[in-house]
Amino acid sequence: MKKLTDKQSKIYEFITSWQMKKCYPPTQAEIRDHFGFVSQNAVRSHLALIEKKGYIRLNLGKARGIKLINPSNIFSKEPSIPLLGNIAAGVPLWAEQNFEDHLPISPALFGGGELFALKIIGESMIDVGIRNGDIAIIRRQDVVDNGEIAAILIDQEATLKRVFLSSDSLILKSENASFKNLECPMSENNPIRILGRYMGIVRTGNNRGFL
Amino acid sequence: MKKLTDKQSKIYEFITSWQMKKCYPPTQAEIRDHFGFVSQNAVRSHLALIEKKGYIRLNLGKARGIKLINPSNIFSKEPSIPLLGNIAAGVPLWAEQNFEDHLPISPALFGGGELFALKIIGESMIDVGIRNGDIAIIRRQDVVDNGEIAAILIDQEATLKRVFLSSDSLILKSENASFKNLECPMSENNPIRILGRYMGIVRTGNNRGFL
DNA sequence: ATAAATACTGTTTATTGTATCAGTATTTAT
DNA sequence: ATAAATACTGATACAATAAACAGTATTTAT
Repeated sequence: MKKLTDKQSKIYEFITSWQMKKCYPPTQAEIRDHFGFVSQNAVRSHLALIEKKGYIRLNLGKARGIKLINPSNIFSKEPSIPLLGNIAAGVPLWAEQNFEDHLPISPALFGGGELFALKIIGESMIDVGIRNGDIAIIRRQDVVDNGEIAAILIDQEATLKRVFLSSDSLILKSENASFKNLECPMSENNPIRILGRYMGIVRTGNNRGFL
Repeated sequence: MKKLTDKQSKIYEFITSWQMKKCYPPTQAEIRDHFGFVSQNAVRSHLALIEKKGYIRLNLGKARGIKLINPSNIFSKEPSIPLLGNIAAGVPLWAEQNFEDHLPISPALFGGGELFALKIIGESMIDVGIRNGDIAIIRRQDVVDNGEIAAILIDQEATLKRVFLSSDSLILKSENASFKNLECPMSENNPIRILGRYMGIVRTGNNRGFL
């Protein structure tokens, strides 16, 4: 797709944001006013060029006859799941800075709630089919039921473990025969923190080669 | 929210479907023509009532000034990936009847293209971490590169196999040590058909218990 | 250096679309 | 049975919007 010039992009962006807010496109005059043009023809000629490059479709003679060809931008404010990277201890988990990306997936698919995603590094859960590079979907909660898989913060690193609660300690089990269990006494200042409950995974070719 | 009358619903639905298709609302005249009204006022009075019941917001004096209040219906046709069930041979793959569901995921996440999803039954690909109950995302294509994983239609059943092409036959390899390879001569009437290329998986708690 | 594409101003006209006033038949609720 | 809400026709005025034509200055590519 041919690239838009600076001015054309600005106009195109104005159209998409207007469309997003109002659910219908602006008129040529509304575009003119926003950019302070004196003549509507400034808008007209821009629209013609933007159309020629394939970003919009003009409906000749019709009011607000600007149809966005690829309205995916519109949907950028859609339901999505934030993808968090490695989390430094002490840093608020939900700080915007920690958001690496947003997965264009409706949280409903994973049961809803306050979801986030973590990229899996390592093979600790390979026996349940969670592999290096997979993206785990986590529902944020401080406690999980006995035997559930949870995202745990250990030594500034987020990992997935199956969690068992004994009377006075937390047992973290990796789903990998060659990994040992981890037992954490429930002291006040233990470095373990439950981030949330494991809800599923997404695996794409973008994450790693899957050949 | 107060209920719409039959006629009002029909008009409201017309507006939403128009909005969906065209990305902007219809004019009063366009609504009039669709319903065969002689007078535009038929439309006007309907719109006024629909607005009073809170379904739309009229932007007085503006062309196409109909704003849908609750456009969630619109977005039901959002980017999503159709989930196909078991496919009977001979039945057109893309017939609407075969659509079991739509995953609320943007195809862009899996590299775009004509994507569909298949639920994995069985353990044939367990060695690459694809498990029973997972949902595989497939990009529809008739041929795949040597060694890629593809969705294959064998005996009226869709399965995932790694595909190798020798001079005169197709070798289908399961990623499970206890499964044997399948060799298919390239005869005209062989029952094998490549449905598409494997692009990734989605695994949710809705698919199966993951405890 | 030159041509082509871009980014505008200015004016006029035709078309599209909405608002308003006035009225009738039909359905729905009390 | 009666009033109120709904579902329309009809005509007209007016506002919003797009199209068309004729230009000029600036930037970008060759």
